[in-house]
Amino acid sequence: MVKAALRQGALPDLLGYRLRLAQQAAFRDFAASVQGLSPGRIGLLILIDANPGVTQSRLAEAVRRDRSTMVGVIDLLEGRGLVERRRGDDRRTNGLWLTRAGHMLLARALRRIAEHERRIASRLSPAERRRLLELLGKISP
Amino acid sequence: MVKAALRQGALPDLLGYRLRLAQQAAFRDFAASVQGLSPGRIGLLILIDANPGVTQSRLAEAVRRDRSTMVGVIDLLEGRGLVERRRGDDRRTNGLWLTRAGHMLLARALRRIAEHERRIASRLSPAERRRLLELLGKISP
DNA sequence: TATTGTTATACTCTATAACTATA
DNA sequence: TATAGTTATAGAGTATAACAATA
Repeated sequence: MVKAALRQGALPDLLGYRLRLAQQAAFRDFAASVQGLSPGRIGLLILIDANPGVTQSRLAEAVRRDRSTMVGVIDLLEGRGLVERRRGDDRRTNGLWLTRAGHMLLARALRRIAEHERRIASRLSPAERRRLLELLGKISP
Repeated sequence: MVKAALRQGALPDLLGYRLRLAQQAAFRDFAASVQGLSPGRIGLLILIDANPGVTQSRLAEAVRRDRSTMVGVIDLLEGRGLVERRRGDDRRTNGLWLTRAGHMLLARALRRIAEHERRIASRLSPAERRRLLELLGKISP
């Protein structure tokens, strides 16, 4: 039995709603995880890789999370042997580095992410994809 | 003290990441709530308004949530006197309707949402806004 | 047998407040 | 005094499995 779709009311014209739909669609395509890690966790690996020695607080700030939230996340990544904490010169801080295993996992993840990116952009021409990134940049610079 | 921004690595070129940033920026502007309800909850009011008598299961399906998830959400909306459950002709089902208070709250919410929409689109021309909605539609039809 | 709403339960992600060790 | 990391705790939001009522 085919069910008629629900009427959408005012929703289809709202940017916030359409951004959420698109983000959820992208998240689903990510298969919820790559190498057993969520998009957010992979994002942290990318940031640590690009900023070796970054502190937990600076990393939390970069992704707009409380520093207490970062503790458990780094515990997890460290528990999997992907990230290493090293006490900083300022001995209140932990600097973060990818381990060798972290680098290897990230390299594999980036290849999976490239495939994912091709899938979600598969209905866009290269010019449309660039245009979409540009317009998104105007909303969240 | 000014801190240099973190290097972003491969993230800025990933649609999934940029969609998430834009969606989070829009969510923050929503001030987390309008009339004390989250964007998702307001969305449900809009859907019920556009589909009076819709069942809980069909509503859950429309927003891609489990029907067990919908129970608590409808409990909340009903507890605030915004939504009414009525037993359907198929007596396994609950049909959902907005109450008078629900209609009034939704009308106020829609005005707040229109202001919100203007703010998040304030850096886009009308043509750019249309183009963004169009491109988002290609990602999540 | 299948579906709807419901309950019990658990998991993920997040924040707040208070603590400690350092600065 | 102020900051970095940590802990304890709590609150959203979500899902899975099992159940009763109904089809």
